[in-house]
Amino acid sequence: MDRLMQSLKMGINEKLYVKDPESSSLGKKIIEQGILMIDEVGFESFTFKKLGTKIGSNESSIYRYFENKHKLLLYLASWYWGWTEYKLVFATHGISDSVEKLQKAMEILAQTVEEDESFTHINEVILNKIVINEYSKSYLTKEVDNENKQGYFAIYKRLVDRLSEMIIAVDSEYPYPSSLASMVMEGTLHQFFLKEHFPALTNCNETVTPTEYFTDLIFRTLKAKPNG
Amino acid sequence: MDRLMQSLKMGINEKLYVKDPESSSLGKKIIEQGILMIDEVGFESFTFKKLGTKIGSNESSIYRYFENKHKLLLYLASWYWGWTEYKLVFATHGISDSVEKLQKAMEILAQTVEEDESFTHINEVILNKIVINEYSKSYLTKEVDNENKQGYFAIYKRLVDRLSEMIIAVDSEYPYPSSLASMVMEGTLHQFFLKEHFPALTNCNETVTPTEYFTDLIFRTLKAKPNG
DNA sequence: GCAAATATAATAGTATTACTATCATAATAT
DNA sequence: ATATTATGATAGTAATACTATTATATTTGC
Repeated sequence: MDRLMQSLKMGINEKLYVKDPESSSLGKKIIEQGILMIDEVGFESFTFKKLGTKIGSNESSIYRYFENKHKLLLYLASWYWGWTEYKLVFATHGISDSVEKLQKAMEILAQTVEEDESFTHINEVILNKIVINEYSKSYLTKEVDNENKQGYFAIYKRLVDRLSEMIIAVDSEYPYPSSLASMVMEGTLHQFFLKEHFPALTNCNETVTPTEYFTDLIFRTLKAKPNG
Repeated sequence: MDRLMQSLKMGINEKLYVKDPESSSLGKKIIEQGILMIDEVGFESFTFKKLGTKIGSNESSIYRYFENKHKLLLYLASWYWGWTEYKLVFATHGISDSVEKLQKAMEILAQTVEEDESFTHINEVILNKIVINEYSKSYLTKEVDNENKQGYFAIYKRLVDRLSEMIIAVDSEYPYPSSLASMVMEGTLHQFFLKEHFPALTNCNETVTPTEYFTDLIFRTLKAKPNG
């Protein structure tokens, strides 16, 4: 699984960290416990000082890895989307039927996340919760245009693009493939959030998954029928 | 237009403010200039101290109207959604054809906001920008469940519900009316954001509006054809 | 195995934030 | 004209988001 790690690391923009957290055990601890702590207290209340205390380390040491918590969030999000992209490419590679391929993609993108044994220090289930609850805050800022130029959102954009291509492959006449793709990506996170906090605003629940809802939506929208 | 003002005020949860900002000229100034300032510097950098300086008033005086900036954001959002609900009800009232009604609703909900002369101290165009850029932050918090119980999101929820009802009226067989409605509401804000900052991730642009995209989407999804 | 380089920890310090408290003064209502 | 209420001015606190400096570990190269 080292190769996967490598490719994930490669995808993450180097400007997001001062020192690569994968290069030391302290760095890994920052990531591991940072994920747990952001989930526990929420991004607003999360501070490097508290994290330092939790991992028995010093605030100033954490600053040697990340400029600030915003960059850490961007790093975690990049990791998450890189991991998702890997799963997507792996699962859809070699599927020639475009409908089946899109169906598989929806499964990967809108399904409930399960733990991946490959990365011992990263809890993907909790990282997914962070993405659901905090990802929007990483781009809803005054610095978004500059940070976009720096390439901080590159992996996410590539993912949207991949989905968009799969949509076009199913229905080349459909006029809004990019909007549909970005809506599915963002909408999935939103539906998971609603399921948890505003159940009256969604039909997703214990039995109906976002995958079902969005797969149904996408195949109603495109002039195609899902297989099976 | 006093009656409209009354009904909008009525809709806003009283626990969101300490003293009703509509009840004094200082209160109105807080709202008016608060909107401009949040738009200018972004919600994170916005502080009551800066706002006090800007309106030639005192930080402590602003605290007599709002407990904190989070509550102010919730207040502004409630106002915005109350105003939107009013427009929706007004525009769709009396339309008996369910397809036409839904079409009209989509126009109201996904269209670019234009200024409303009725409220001199509130710039609706800028408030709409704030909702696009900051609304998510009002519920992506650790306090969301408690604040939801307090009714801080009631107007928004009612709006989603209204849209959901209109969807059911067009296609009572459709299995995900709530998810579709909440997705349209949230997705509209997102598509406006993408148009501005990530144009490659959307097909909305100068000529294609979110209204067009979402109207097309909704009528492809429901087994119905839009009129006209 | 030791020196040099590097990483981490400890401590201190700064400007700003997000408030709370108190008191003074201005405006308004009776 | 007085009492009430609203606003302003000032001060103070704990926490945040850092930066800087110095000390102490740890690793690495020879």
